[in-house]
Amino acid sequence: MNHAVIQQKETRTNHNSELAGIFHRMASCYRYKGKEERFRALAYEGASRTMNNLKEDISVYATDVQSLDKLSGIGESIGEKIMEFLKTGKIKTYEKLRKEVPQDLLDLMDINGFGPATIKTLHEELKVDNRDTLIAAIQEGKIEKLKGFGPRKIENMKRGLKLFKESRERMLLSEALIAGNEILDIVLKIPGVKKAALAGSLRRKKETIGDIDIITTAERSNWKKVIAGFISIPQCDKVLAKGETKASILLIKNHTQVDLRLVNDHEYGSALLYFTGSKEHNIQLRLMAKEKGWKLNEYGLLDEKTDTLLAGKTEEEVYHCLGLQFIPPELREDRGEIEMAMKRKLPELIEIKDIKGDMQMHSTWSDGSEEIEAIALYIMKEFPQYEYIIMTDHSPSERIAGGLKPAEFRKQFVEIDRVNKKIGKELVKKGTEVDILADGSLDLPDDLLEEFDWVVASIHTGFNKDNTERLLKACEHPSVHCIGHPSGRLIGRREPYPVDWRKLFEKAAATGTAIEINAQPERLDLKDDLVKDAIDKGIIITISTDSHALTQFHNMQLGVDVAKRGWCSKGEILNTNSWKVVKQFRENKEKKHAFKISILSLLSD
DNA sequence: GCCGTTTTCGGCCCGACTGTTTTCAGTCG
Repeated sequence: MNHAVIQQKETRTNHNSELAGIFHRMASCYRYKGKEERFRALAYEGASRTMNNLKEDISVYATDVQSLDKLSGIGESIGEKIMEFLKTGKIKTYEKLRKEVPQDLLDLMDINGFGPATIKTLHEELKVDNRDTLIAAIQEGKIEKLKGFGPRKIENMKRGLKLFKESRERMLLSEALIAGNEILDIVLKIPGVKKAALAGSLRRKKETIGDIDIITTAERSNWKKVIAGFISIPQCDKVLAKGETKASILLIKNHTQVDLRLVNDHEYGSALLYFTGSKEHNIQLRLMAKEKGWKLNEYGLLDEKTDTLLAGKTEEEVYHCLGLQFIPPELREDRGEIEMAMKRKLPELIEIKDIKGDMQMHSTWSDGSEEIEAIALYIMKEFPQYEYIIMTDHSPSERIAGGLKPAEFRKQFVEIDRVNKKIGKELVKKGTEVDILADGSLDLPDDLLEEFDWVVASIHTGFNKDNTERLLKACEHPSVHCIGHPSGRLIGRREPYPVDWRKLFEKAAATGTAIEINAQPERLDLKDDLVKDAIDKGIIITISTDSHALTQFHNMQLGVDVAKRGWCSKGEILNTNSWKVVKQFRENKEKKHAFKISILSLLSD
């Protein structure tokens, strides 16, 4: 019976992503079918996006077609298909489309340089229907005989195929920031360049980045020179495209694509806005402009009829002119930010300067590389604004990480006291990252747990099963103050384990347990959209670097970036407060009183 | 196929670059 319950839950949580996938493939089918179907394709792509962004499972809305119709991008026809899917597990129209369009071809459409028209010609003229037959057709020289397939195009197709795998591997935000800033510095030194800035998903601080976008201004007379300068930088491996106003190159390192876009000074704001995206955010802004009889493009906000320039020098000017509050790049994902900006109700996002302490780190006592004293001295030098750092070495079951036994923790307490005395302030706090065992219990005794200033509880085993119950049980423990890296994911390497997030957030809110944003570049866990869900439930968030070496303390910025993308203001982040407030939070948890944000704001100065 | 303080019909974001062709379709962001 237990098994049946679990199965039912799993199928239910999968409806949205499954339907989103089907609608995406249907859109691809319609794109393939030709131009006359392109708007139908657009509609299905929109429905796919709606499904992906839905917070509740679609079955909640699917009482009848009229209720589904209220969701944006879902009308009568798609509504009926959703009902059909929930009832029968299939969509007849989709089954039919699958027979008409070879499914392997849809995957080829994701390759750079292969659009629906190209794929269709290849299929109809050369019977290409998957990657293997495509490669064979190229090798046998059949393609060059087709009309419209010249040597350059074929060359580009070959390169697209070759780069397909590696180019699909997106960079981590941390790597992209380093690469992006390095190239930006070089661009700024190209003669003639006046201003330059990073744009795209890198500016929005998405957790992974596909390519690097740079916006540049220069005197018109210098444009040719700037483009020439850009494509001849020593880091450039290959020039993908170059024109009067833009150029794209591949870097030698990792084949990272960099797009440079050149505009006039008075267009800088609208160009930055346009190329920062997201695409969905831009579409919404353009629709708004259109409703007012204007148009918005990279050259400015213009009157549609007279082409009079209304705004464009700065992003602020464009948002203002559209009747919107300025929207920070981190929020530009079409997740309701435009509506809130219209009402002037956007949160005032947390900034790195608000952080007053680091909530998780490891020393040589377990698997860190530095002594406690060295860490304290480094923090005082590099982060003089920090009022506290919490040493959270591992508990015994983390054998590989050199987890500490209770007696060793008590020895460590003495060492922490010694270091604090030596540096002359109570900087270092006594904590632990305690393991949540398979049954949800903790692997340190309660009497010791009570002695810590701060206890983070984390899962380090059983990554393949649903861990909701383990996490709920940890929240219920009076000495657990925070859940560490709650999803267990490693970006690009390990999927998050399944968790019923709604249940966890409700339990965390009820027990007054904080949830961590772990700022390790590969973790960024909790991730941004779940952070937003969590604070909507009134949960308090901590941001920790989980440092194991001195340089890692600077990852705090990445954690703040995630918090910003999760709509957090200073008030929702516990470690923007003094230690007095952290202690208050801890005491409230122990009394099993749910901690209210209002108390937090009263106490913080 | 969706959607509506211009519209229940007729729109649907929009401009740059490439390659091949010779005026533009295809692709991308």
